[in-house]
Formats: sequence, structure tokens, C-alpha cells
Amino acid sequence: MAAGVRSGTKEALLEAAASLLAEKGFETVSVREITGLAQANVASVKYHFGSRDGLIDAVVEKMTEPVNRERLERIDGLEAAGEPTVRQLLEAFFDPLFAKIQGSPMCKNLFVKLMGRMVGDRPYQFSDDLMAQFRTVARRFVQAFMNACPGLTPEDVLWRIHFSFGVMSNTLTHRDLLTKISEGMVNEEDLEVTMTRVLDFCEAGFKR
Amino acid sequence: MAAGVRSGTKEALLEAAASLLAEKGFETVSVREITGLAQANVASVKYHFGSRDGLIDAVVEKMTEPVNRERLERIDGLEAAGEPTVRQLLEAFFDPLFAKIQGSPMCKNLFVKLMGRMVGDRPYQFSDDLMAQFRTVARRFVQAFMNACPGLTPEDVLWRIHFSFGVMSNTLTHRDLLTKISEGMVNEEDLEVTMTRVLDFCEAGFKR
DNA sequence: AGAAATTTCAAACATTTGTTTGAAAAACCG
DNA sequence: CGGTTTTTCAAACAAATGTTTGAAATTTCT
Repeated sequence: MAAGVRSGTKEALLEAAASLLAEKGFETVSVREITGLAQANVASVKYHFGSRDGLIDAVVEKMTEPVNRERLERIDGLEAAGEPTVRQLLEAFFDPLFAKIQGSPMCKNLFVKLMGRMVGDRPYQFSDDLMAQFRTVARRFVQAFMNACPGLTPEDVLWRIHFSFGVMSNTLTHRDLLTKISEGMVNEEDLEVTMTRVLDFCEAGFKR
Repeated sequence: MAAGVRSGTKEALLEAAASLLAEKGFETVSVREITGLAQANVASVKYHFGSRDGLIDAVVEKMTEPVNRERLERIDGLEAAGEPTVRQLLEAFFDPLFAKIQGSPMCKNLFVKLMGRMVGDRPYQFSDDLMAQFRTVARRFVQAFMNACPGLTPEDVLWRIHFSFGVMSNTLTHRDLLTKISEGMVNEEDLEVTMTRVLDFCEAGFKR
């Protein structure tokens, strides 16, 4: 009957899923919430993505793949121009994330939270494909960081990348927590300002 | 019939809940999983804790309260002895956590993950009581860090505490991820060694 | 136009969820 | 012992979950 037949059902599902996942986490969001927001039928998830997990994977893939690709392009550019500094490498790693956030059609805060959740939430597991992507990125950046920080072992570098990731992930997901716990001492500030703080902190941690 | 009547049902529930929450996250664990592991009846959760949320709150409270209390004792001791350094303050903040982990009856890895999840998982919210605890702790440490780092504003300090918390939380929860992504370049190492790495990283981030 | 493929839909599927019941069992205590 | 309180238990509750069905609607293409 009176069907909407808006041909963008698949995209509407992806978009609705993304904002709900960001807002409530990977485990809490139900298929019916997603289809409700997307104004689509419950069965459309199975039809377009096979299952709920298929939809979630598609969302994550859609956000992650271009970011990892740009990370590799950025480090290519840097290494072609000379020996990259720690700061440059950190920016090459995190800037593609910010760029994607700024250019995202959905509310910035939601996007930010989603990115944070992708590494924070469990028991969500990356697909083999995505894991391979991250491994490639890691390999390149470890080598570059070692060149930029003479004397560091691969283990040292990997741990510090891991720590930086932690700072970033936690900050993206729980920026609001600080405002709440500080009793007004910390105001909401622009994302860009906050990210400069993060980079400063991580850069110092790398060089120490 | 044939009832076990092991009088420690309440404690058994707390313990089972703790390890399952650590392993699978706050959203994923069901009451029946918990009572199954604790070898207790499903209804025992309502009887002893009022509800599922009541049980979870009890678990978190039981782990957090003594840690926050010892944090305040440690900083009292430091300030009585003179002007604490950044490193001393970081240790005063994180050591009580490690102490609780080492002294925990349950598997170390599980405990560690649980602590990480308490700040990482959403939409879990701290109770008002716990939030007040954290506020008190934050107030004391902000003041002390400001004294140790002349020139830093309260905002600067709060952000860096937040970052350190992020490093810690992410590291506790996802220590294994690094081993997986590094293709054997990073071996599993002792928790204490890893924690020294964390403290080094955060100390540098504070001083920068 | 009409036949074929694609997409949507309401309804129902079997499980699982947290919670509740009321009676049986155990523990406690005078 | 006998009466009271505390604790446990199997069973059932309503609600929500992801998934599936098969027919209707729509689009696509010849």
C-alpha cells in the first residue's frame, strides 16, 4: 500500500545506524530502532545487508576504509619530502579522522562518538579485512616513528601508538565527561582546540 | 529440593558478575549468565540486589570506593611530606588501582578489564554517589598537579588527567589488541612493565 | 504495453531478556 | 521442640530481540 519508495533505503539505513551506534553503542541498538529512524521496514536490513551484524560491519567499513587509505597517502607524501617529525606523523595519523568528521553530513558529535566506539566497544571485532588494513597502517607508521625517534625499539613505538590511540578514542567518546566532573571548571571547547591538546600530549609522550 | 544452601550466594553473585562484566562488557551480560556461573537461582539477583542494575552498581561500588579512598590517603601523605612531583602524583592516582588488581581473588586479566570498562562502556552511568567521589578526587589532584607544574591552568591539568585516564583505560581493556595487530612484534609482557610504560608516557605528556 | 527482476511490507517466527510469583526449604531463635 | 524470619527455587510473566516468510508493490527492461 501507500509505499514511500524512497529509493535511498540502503543509504538511509547506513546513516540511521551510524548515528544510533554513535549515540548508544554497538550492543544497545536494535534493528527496530534503526529501521524506525530510517523510516524503513524491519526486513530491509536482512534484504540489504544480510543481517544486523552485516549492517554494522558496513557502517564501520564505510567510515574506516577511506581514513586508512588517506593515512597511507599522507605518510607517502611526507616520506617523499624528507624525514618526517613525530608531530607530522601524529598529524598524518589523526588528521584524516578529523577531516572525515568535519566533512560528515551527520552531527559532528555523533560522528566523533562513533569513531571512538569502534575501538572502545566490545565484544565488537574488526573484520579480517579491516584488521589487515590496520596492520598495514601500523607497519608503515612504526617504521616511520622509529626513524623519527632514534633509539626506540619497535615495541616502544607500538606501545606509544597504542597509548595515543587510547587518548584519542577516550577523548572522542567521553569529551562530555570532563565537563561533568569538573563542576564547570572546563567549558565545552571547539573540537579543533581539544585535538591540539591531544596532539601536544601524545607528541610529548613520544619524545620524552 | 536438594538445595546447596551455600550461604555465600550474595558474594558468589558479585564475583561471577565481576568476571563476566569484565569479559563481555556491561551491556552484553545477562542475569542468567551471572546466576549460572554463580550456581544460584535467577531470582536471587532480585532478592539480594533488587535488580540487575542494582547488582552492577554493587560490583562497581565495591571495586571503586576503596580505590578512591586510598588515592586520597596517598595524596595526603605526599603533601604532608612536601611538594609532590608529577610522577609521584601519577603514582598516587594509579597505584591504588594496581594494588587492588594484584590483591584481587579473581583472575588478574579479568579484573583489569573490568576496571577499564567502568569508564569505557556506555551507556553505563556512575551513580551520584560515585560521581561525587570522583569529583572530590579530581579536585585534590588538580590542585596538586597545578602546584607541580607552574604555569598550567586548571583546564590544562584537567585535560591531561583526562588523557591519562584514557591511556590507562584503553590499555587495561585492550592490552591484547596490540599483540594481535603487531603480528608478534609485541609479546605479552608483565602488567607491571606495561604500567611503567603508561606512567612514562603520561608523565612526559604532563611536563611537556 | 507486458514480463521479469527488484524492493517493500505486515505479520509471525523462535529466543532471550529482566522481572515476578508463591510456595518450599533452610536458618535462626526463644 | 515450635514459631518466625531469611533464603532458595521452579515456573511463568510480559516485553523485546534478530530473523524469516510470502505476498504485494514498485521499478526495470524489452
